Amino acid sequence: MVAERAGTSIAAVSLVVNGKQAGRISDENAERVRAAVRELGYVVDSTASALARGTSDVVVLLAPDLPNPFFGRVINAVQETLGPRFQLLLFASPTGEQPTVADVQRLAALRPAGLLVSAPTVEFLDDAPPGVPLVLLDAPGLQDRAPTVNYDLASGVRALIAHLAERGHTTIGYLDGSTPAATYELRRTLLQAEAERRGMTLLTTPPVRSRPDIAEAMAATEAALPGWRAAGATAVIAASDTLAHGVLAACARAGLRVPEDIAVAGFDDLPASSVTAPALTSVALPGDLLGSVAARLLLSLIEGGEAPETHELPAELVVRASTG
Amino acid sequence: MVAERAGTSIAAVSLVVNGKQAGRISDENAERVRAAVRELGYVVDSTASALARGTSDVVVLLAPDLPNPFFGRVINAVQETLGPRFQLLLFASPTGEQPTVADVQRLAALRPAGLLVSAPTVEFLDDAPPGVPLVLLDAPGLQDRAPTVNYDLASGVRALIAHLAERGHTTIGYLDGSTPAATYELRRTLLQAEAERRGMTLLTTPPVRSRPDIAEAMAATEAALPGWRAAGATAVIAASDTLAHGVLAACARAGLRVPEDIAVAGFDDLPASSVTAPALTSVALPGDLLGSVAARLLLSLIEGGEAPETHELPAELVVRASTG
DNA sequence: CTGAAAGCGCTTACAG
DNA sequence: CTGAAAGCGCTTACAG
Repeated sequence: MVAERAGTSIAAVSLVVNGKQAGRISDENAERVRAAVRELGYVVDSTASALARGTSDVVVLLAPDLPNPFFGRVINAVQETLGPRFQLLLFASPTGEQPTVADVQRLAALRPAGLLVSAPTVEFLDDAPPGVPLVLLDAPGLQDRAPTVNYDLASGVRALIAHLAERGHTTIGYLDGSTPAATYELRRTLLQAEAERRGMTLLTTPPVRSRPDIAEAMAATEAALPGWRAAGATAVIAASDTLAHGVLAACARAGLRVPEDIAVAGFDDLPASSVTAPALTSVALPGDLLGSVAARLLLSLIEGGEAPETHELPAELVVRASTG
Repeated sequence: MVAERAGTSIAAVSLVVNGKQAGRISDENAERVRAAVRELGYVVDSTASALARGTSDVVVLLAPDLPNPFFGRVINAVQETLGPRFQLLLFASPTGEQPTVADVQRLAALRPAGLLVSAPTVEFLDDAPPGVPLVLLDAPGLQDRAPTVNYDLASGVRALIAHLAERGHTTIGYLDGSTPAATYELRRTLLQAEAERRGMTLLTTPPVRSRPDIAEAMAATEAALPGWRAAGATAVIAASDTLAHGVLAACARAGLRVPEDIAVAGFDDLPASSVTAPALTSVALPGDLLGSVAARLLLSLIEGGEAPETHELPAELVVRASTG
């Protein structure tokens, strides 16, 4: 360790570099260490540090659909609230799939300081490395397993169904996500209950599903559209905006006018949803809030704070042209 | 190390686990080690392994705009061709910004097996950790610094300008990316040269720029639109589809019909571009090819193969309604 | 073919 | 306040 070239023991350097000199190193020596560090451009070897300490300064965000524009703001917010102390690394499993046990083991071997997991499955939680601070994002019904940040989907759903009812719709097709995440389960359940409460029908059998991919969603919709229309559907709700984009594409190809022939709505309020043809009505899920709150929970967990409570974020309806 | 509980020395376990027993461990002992590993569910501690070996099995993909849907296919392809031997981790700098020197140092301290860097700046390459296998993606003009996978932008640009010329356009507004990546520089230069060659005008002064964010692109376009129209522009090209989505939004708000009043085109051919209002003409940059070729180059670099050559991928024009 | 040992670059009790 | 030393869990020459 070259840094000690400037006078002190190697332990002293470690203490100063980690800001633990308080009352253990003289100000004079501390200053000499800092000078040496500066001159030599020394930076702690995080691998060795992680080995000695048992934990690294890496925080991993796992999401099944990371390239979804939804995560842009989540990532930025997480980075910002984590600050420079931690390094955020992202782990993406192939779109719509869950990380394998092997993936999880390899992540654990990285000794992350913390894990942020979006839309996890129960299976994933069973495999999760024990002892690693863990915060779940968008994982309704799983808050007994770990601190969780959820959206208040119920109120968003209520607003969406009320809006469609007001527009005179009574039968609604539903394009579900094929990912086995709890949040999709909940969206469907809530929509169904709310529709029922108002004497409306949400068409969920046979189930129509797609991974978060516009082309796949379009194909699924094209196949389902005749059935939905035959059942009297005048509107389609998709479990996410990406899926809804596929619905729009399918309607266009089928020669259906939106919203005149059929209304369309989604969840997320992606940036692109304001420029689709037509602009998309959506239940907005604010990603920046999700990221900042989750990161704050994780920080308090890492600092040994008591298990923080679960948080619920607003989910507001944004009405645009696709529902008239 | 509990695994040696099953008979052999700890060195033997290491050799077997790493598949280096060839002619060094008896088949009998090797088998006993494997059995023990299985029973105990042992998995190598990658931190310690990385420290001892000087390198980890982590490959890092750096991209300034990771949540851009463009990267979905890139990531999938990279993961697939890297195989199970390596763990792909993603590093995102805030949208449109470049990683800082501190970021780079912390990545280097991770001792990655390799680095994949998308749309890097020259400054980044100056800071890049020496000795780490490095492959550049979409980095025209930088192939003397490291093996690079580029798109054949020239032919895409030629097709786009030819298409607009054929439609009778002679003056074209240009919305540039504000990221200081070489690829944006090249797109502008090529467009300008090609327009000039055909006696057309690409409006680049004053420069109009935006980060890859629909709202920001819309604002930039709204500010520029009067000037462009006054100069006689009947078309707008954006440096990426995300920017083009902002242009579409701005045109809609200004009451301009696309393509009747003004034609619009972009680069990337994002999935959402087929469902915008109207569907967007775009120079398609196939992300899956980019990812698989780059990963293959990196693998050969890691395996100590000689510096692979630079590759060029096709960039074909996809014509849709936004240009008539 | 096999094992004891040094070393990777840190951190952290533990004596002074 | 300071330093010598053990230890984190592996890998890899090096003797047998």
